Amino acid sequence: MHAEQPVRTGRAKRLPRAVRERQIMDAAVDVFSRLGFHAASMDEISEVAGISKPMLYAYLGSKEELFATCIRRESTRMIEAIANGVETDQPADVQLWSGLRAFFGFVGGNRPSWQVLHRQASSQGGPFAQELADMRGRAISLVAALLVHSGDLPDVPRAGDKEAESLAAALVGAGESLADWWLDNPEEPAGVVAARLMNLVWMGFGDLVAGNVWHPPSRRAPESSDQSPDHTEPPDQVEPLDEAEFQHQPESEHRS
Amino acid sequence: MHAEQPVRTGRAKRLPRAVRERQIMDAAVDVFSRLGFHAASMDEISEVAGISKPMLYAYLGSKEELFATCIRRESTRMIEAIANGVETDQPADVQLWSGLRAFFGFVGGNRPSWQVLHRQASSQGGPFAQELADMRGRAISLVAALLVHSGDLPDVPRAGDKEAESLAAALVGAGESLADWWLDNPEEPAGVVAARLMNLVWMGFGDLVAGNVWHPPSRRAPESSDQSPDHTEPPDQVEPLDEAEFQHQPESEHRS
DNA sequence: AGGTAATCCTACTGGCGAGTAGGTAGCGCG
DNA sequence: CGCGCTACCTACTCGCCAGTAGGATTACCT
Repeated sequence: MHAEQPVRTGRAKRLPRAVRERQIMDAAVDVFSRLGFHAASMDEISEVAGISKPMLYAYLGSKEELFATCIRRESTRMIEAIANGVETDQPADVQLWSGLRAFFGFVGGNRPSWQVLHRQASSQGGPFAQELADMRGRAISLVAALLVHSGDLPDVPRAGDKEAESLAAALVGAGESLADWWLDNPEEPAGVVAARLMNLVWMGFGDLVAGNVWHPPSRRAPESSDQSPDHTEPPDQVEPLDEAEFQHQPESEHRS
Repeated sequence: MHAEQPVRTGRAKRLPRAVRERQIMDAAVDVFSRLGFHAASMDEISEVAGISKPMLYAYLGSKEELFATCIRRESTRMIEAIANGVETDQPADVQLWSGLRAFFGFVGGNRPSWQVLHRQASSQGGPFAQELADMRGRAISLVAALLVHSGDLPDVPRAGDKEAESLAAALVGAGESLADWWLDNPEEPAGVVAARLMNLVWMGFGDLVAGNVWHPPSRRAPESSDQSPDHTEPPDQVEPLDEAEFQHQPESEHRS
C-alpha cells in the first residue's frame, strides 16, 4: 500500500536536504511501524528511502535520534488533527464526539503513524518513552480539561486532577484499543466505531443495557476547514466522515 | 528491586529439571519485562536465573520459544485470577465490578507479568502476537459474554457479535491503559482505580458530570471502604484491594 | 569555464548476541 | 569401584547491524 519504491539502482538524484529529510522520515515511519524499533535496520530504512546509509547519519543522526524524531513528528500531526477537529464552542458531549471522530479519522488515514506511535514507541524504554509519554500526556490533558470544564466531577472537589487524569487515561486507552481492534475489523466505517466509543464513555453500559443511546445533535456539523492562508503544507489527510456514516449504524430504536 | 539472588560464582548447585525450569521462567519474565524482547539477551537471563546459557537452550529452547512460553504462562495466570474473581451469580454490574477488582488486584501484585504481557508481547510481530492475541481474545470474550448476557444490547439484534466485541475491546483497552497509568501513580489503592473505571464504563461521563455515581450494592462509597474479606481462595497472589497500604510490597516469589 | 560546497556513494570496522561444540562434575546403581 | 546419566560448564563460531572513513559526483555561483 505504501508506494515508497525508489528502487535504488545506482546513484540517487540530487535533492535539497529538506526534501531528503522528509523522504527519510517517511521511510523511517514506514519501516519502524512494520518492524518495530529493534527489528528495523538502518540499512532497510535507507533502502526504502532510496538513499544510502551514511545519508541517514548525516541528516538525522543515530538510530535513536531518528526514531525519536519520528515519534515527535507523528504525534504532533495527530494531536493537531484532533485539536483541529474538536469544536470547542460546543457542549461537552459534542466536543467529545468531535474529538473522537477526529481521532478515528486520523487513525484510519494514517495507519503507519498510528502503529509507530502506539505499539512501537510505548514498548521501548529509552528516551522514546519520554517522547511518547509527552504525546499521551498532551492527549490526556486535552480530555481531562474537557472533563473538568464540563461541570466539575462530583466526588472529587480537591483531587480533581488525579480523578480527571485517570479517567482521561482510561478513555485514551479505550480509544487506542478500539483503534487497534478497528484495524483488524476495517469493514466498519470510522464514524460507527467512534459512535460506539462515544456511547460507551458517555452513556455507560448501564444506559446501553437499558436501551438508552447517545445521539449527535441533529444539525449539520460545519466542515471545519483550515482557515490559515499562510499554511502552505497540505493538512494531514483524515478520512472523510460525516453524520451519514453515523446513521449507517444498526438502527438503534428498532428492535427486532 | 527484584532480589533475584543467585550471584553465579562458579558452578551452580545441582537441581532437578522442573525446579530449574521454573527459576529460568521467573528470570525470563523479569528480564523481558524490564528490557523487552529484543533488548533482553539470553546471557542476562541466564545470569539472573543463576545458570549458564546452554541450560536455557537445553531446557526452554530458543529465545523465541522461551518468550512465547513466558507469555503463555503469565497470561494463563492472569486470566485465571480474573475468572476466579468474578462473582458469576451476581447481576451484571456486580460481575463487572468484581472482574475489575480482580484485574487491578492482579496487576498490582504481578507487575512484571503485566509488563511482559501488555507492553512487550504486543509489540513483537512474531508468533507472540498470536499468543498475546489469544489472551486478549479470551479476556474480551469474557467481557463480551457478560455484556450480551446482561440483557441484550439495544441496537444490535443481528450484528451483536461485532458490537459487543468492539465494546469489550474498548473496555479491555481502558483497563490496560488505566493499569499503566496506575503504575505511574501508585499512591492510589487498587480499589479506587477499579471503582473509577467501573464508574466510567457503567455510568458514563454523562452521568458522572451530572453527579450520579455507581455504588457497589451493599456498601457505600466504593473508594472509602473496601474491607470485606470476600477473598475465597486466591490461586495466585493478588493484592489485597483495601487501601491500607500497598505502596510497594515485596515482589512476588515462586517458591516451592 | 573553474572553484567549492553540498550531496551522495562503496566499502569497510567493531561489537554484540544467538546458538553450539565439546567437555566436567555430581549422583545412582550394579 | 566403575559405568552411565543428567545437570552443568567454558569457550568458542558466525551473522547481523550500528556507525564511519574516505572518496566520487553533481549543482550552483562568479
